[in-house]
Amino acid sequence: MNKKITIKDVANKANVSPSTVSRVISDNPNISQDTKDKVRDIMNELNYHPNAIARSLVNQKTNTLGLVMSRQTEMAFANPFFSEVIQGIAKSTKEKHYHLMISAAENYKTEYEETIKLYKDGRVDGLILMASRVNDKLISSLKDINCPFVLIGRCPEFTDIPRVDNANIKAAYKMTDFLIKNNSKKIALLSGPSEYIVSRDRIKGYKKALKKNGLSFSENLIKYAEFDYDSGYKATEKLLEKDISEIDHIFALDDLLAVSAMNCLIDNGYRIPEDIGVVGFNDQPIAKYINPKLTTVKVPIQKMGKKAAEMLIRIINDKSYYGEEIIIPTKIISRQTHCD
Amino acid sequence: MNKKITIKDVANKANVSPSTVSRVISDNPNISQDTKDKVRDIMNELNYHPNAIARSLVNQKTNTLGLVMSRQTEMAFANPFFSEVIQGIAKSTKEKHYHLMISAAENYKTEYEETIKLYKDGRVDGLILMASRVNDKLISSLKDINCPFVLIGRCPEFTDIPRVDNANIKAAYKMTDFLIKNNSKKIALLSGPSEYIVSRDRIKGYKKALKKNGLSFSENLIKYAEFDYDSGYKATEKLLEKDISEIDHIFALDDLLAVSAMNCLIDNGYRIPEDIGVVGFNDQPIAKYINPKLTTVKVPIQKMGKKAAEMLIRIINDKSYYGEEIIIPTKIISRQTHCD
DNA sequence: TATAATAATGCAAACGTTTGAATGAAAGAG
DNA sequence: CTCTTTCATTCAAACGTTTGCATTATTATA
Repeated sequence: MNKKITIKDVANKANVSPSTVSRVISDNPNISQDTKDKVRDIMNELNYHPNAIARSLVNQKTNTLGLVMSRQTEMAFANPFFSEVIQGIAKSTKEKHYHLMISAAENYKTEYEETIKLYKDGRVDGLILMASRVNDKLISSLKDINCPFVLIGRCPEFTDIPRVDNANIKAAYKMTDFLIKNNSKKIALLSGPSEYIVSRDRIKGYKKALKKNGLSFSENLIKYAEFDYDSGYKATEKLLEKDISEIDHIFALDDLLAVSAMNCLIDNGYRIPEDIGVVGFNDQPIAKYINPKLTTVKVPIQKMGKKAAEMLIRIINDKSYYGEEIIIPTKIISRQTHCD
Repeated sequence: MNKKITIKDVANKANVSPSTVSRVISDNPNISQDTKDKVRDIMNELNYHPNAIARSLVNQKTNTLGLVMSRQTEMAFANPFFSEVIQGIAKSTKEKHYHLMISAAENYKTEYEETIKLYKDGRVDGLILMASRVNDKLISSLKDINCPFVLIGRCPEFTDIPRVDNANIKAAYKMTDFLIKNNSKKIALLSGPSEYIVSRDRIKGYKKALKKNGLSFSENLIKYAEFDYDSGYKATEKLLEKDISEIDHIFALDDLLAVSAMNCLIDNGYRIPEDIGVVGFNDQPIAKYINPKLTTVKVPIQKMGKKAAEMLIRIINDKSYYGEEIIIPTKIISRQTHCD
């Protein structure tokens, strides 16, 4: 059984005190070069690794960020959005010598508790929040207990919250406008759940573009679905029940929804884009794998994760910095599923 | 600034010693019911949360599992396989009151170092390994330092390694056999990189089925690609350069590769499955979203993650248990892309 | 009534670090 | 040759828990 090597073992072997070893680890200028060399040699020889837990205890920080995913998130997790965010976060944490703790929650209530607990137990120094719904009491709780956090998304109840988001309103506006400029006359909207801010923001942009271009808006044009395939398929069927002849495009607020719409359309004998165009949102990998390839809005998801983690780390360490709002621009990726 | 509440604060307010509080937390039977009630009330009143770090230090365990992903993994991470595994792991850790730490590595070398470091620094009690290549020295290093781990996959250099895997050989055999039973005469194989064990195992199953059914095998029938779309597309083009007339099916060893093959085929004017069939592996979400829907092998990825984490937790806590080999069965999902 | 057994609690060390203050040695100033 | 300054190192407390052992209070036994 290989016993654990501690700072004392190194100290003994080097005939110095543990404090000296500690100071050579932190490269303290008061330690002579000779001692440093000697101690470092011995650290290598013994293959010594400072214990992170002990360090955390005295330093009162774990160098760990937390991310908790609710079941909704988890569902959408099948959906590459979340893996990409994680990749981005992981990139920052690695650069800054931080770590990432991930927790999954069954439902909204346990998500709330898990999150608070993660911080209160002292396992993480701060939190990254995703999937923000309207009226998210988690945020006010975190503020109350003074927990550093940054939001990926937006929370309408609070302004001045550290967050990174993409320009959802503008992006939806641009896409709608793009379609209209390409002679679209009637655009139906296939939205995610209305309690998500993303949905609301994107709808807002859509309406704005309609108005700007003198097109009329009607509630019949919007169908809501969950962020999953089956739900999207059904919502599209609902859309087809109405007199669809006048609709020339379906604007899905998520690529997965767009794919479900495409398949529903195809199953019902429509050709894309000849009979009806479909465009999506997010530019997930699937967008370019399907046939025809999906015209969509590219949002740099990984970058958002990266920025969020960077901001959080800075908030944690720089007490004069309270975070900011970073809005990341999006871009229309014109492929094959819209008409022109 | 809300000061941190410690066990001492609770102890003072309850007029007992910290040890007593500690014992009511662990529900020690020596503590009287009266004291327990009193202390618990005060814990609630003060909203006390025991500090996980301090606990870890004295208990010499973190209740945390580690998972590190290499860049290869990260790439494939865009690919839902890894999110699903994580979901499964997260489910177990949650059930067992464990936590999950995720780390991303740029390349193989840093992956190796990150992994070792995670354990040596004492941040995690054990590790879950994925993406095992041939000659993976990481595994022998972990054995050397006595680090508990379980492998998702297989490592040919070692037998008796705790691991969970799916029955790759058998699955590939079954799929090949299934195709042949449906009158396929010539099946090309689109494989992932040959240094991965999964690739090798699946090829093995394919060959076995060929032999069993009296079909001849030729190296020309196999093309290797990375686990990404473009690489799969190119490999398929290579396949088309040969006289393809005799090939009636392409068996892709990953769904993403299958999709790239399908698109390449379509772009070259072939109809699926009339002219040529395509089948995949893994049953990723995309398999049922594309058109026509992909016939593939379902592997219960999430379950593998769950089992792996469960096994690891048991290895960590039960010193008479050294882990086992769990092979999870697969199933052919017959959809629309094979001929019959 | 003294004594042993039992029940409930407290004391203090330990886990592996970091860090302010104290110490000691060497060097420079007068 | 003493006195201060500077440099390098050590001491000891602290971080927030847990736990074996000691202690005290209570009850049962003889």
